Amino acid sequence: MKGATIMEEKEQKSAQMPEEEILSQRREKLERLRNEEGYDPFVQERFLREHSLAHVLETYGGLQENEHAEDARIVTAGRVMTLRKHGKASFAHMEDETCRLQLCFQFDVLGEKEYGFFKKWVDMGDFLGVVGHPFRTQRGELTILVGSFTLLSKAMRPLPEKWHGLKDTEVRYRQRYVDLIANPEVRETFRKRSRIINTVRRVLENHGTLEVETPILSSIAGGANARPFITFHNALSQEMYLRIATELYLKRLIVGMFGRVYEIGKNFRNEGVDTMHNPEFTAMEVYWAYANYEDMMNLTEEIIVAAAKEVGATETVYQGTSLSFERPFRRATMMDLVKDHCGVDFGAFETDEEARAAAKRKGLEITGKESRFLLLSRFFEEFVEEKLVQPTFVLKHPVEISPLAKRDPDNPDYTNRFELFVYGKEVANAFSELNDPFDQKERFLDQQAKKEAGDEEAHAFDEDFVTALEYGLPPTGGLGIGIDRLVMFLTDSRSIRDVILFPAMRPRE
RNA sequence: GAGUCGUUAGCUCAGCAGGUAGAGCACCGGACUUUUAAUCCGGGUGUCGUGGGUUCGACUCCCACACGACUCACCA
Repeated sequence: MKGATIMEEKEQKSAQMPEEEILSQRREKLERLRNEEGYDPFVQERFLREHSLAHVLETYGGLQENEHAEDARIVTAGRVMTLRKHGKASFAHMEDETCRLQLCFQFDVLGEKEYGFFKKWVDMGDFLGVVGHPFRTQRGELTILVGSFTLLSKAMRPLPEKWHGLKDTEVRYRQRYVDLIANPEVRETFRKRSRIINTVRRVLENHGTLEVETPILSSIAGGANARPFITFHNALSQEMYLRIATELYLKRLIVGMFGRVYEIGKNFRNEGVDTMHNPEFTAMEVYWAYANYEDMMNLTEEIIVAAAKEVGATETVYQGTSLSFERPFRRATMMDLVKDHCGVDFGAFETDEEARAAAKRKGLEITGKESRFLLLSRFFEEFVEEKLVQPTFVLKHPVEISPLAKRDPDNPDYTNRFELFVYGKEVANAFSELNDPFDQKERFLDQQAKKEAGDEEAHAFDEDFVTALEYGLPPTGGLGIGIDRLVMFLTDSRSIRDVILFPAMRPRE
């Protein structure tokens, strides 16, 4: 009976997937470590680390070959990334969140027991706490000569290959932790992301702007043209939406006497996924009372230039193209840009017919119902947008495509609005905020008509927002910046998935 | 949503006129007191993405599906 059991186990074992075999191999090793040494790497708690590896590198970088800093007592910790076990002297590279440094384990220094423990039980991927002193090897590498060490935790799965790293995009995005272990440059990108966001915050705080939080879950998703995610609140028994923008809530706060507010947070849009779009993305929106869109333009420059400087990308190369984030950015009206790029002067059109005729001549497909204002934006999208490589402010969008922006008093069919384009992509959007409740209501009605006509991305009618405007919104400048895209351009990242730690992926199987 | 390409060992990749796989690293066993992708000796750990089909025989050819990458469309 027992024999049969063993046979079954053997058969089971031989039928195991290799991955499971590796895991069970490591589990067995862990068990042996527990039984033979009475040591459990998973019960270890704190290690009183005194030095980062970067500190060691900086402080003892001046050591000459074979020179030892005998008096130094370094107490540090990290993950074992390479391992070269020799007979009585072994080397490893250990990595912490600052850098990678070599460790040297010697029989003479550690003694038979501890050196034997190292050789027998320490594997790639394990975490070690180490006490020792720095020296420089004959081959010239700064190294810690280990006087004693503690096995702080064990890796039960093999690390990706040390030379080629982890390339499989699917694994990189789905198991970002593995990507982050294997590819230090990925960690660097996300550190830069954090510094960019901190810089945005710092600039805004310097201008006395209050950080606030507004609802992500709400019964109306407004403030942008986009399809929302719909969810359901059981207790309230009603459909709810994930926000597509923070705009309408933030402006309510300006009505509520906060002079300057901003929010950095996730927006959610139920649309396509590609290298520039993730269903959830991070946006910064800021609103300043008594300011206009020109102030926002200056603020945009200040924020982006500071962020670029922070990560050393003032003059940078994005995917092989030079980009300069030096003030001032180019400024041009949408109308002038269209005129420059395709010789069509929308300022000369007095009727929609003339614009449609121009569109036909340029090969645009039209239904015959478009206004000259809508066509201006179509021309811009078709012929201009992708050519705006260097940071460029595009000004004065038509009212028709700007339902929340204040009209240009000199030209009321257009708005005091701008979008910032970089590498042909929109990075920021801003305007003097519409504060006329009657005009706002009209524009919501116009959007509602578009929605009823089948435009799923038309604005929702937000009655309470109109009520808020009726209480009085001061003249206000508002600005939104797409943080992910900004990070992409400042870190030379090809895909938005490379600047989002856990990008949206289809579930496996 | 459409098109193109991809999916082979833990990782990076070969492979094939159709005869059920191979390298390096990793891993397991051994040697070695200064390595640097250490070296040397021994070991291949795989339902070749999934499901069908053609065939005596499929990792290879055909079809469908899944997932991913890129391009396009919508959008930030």
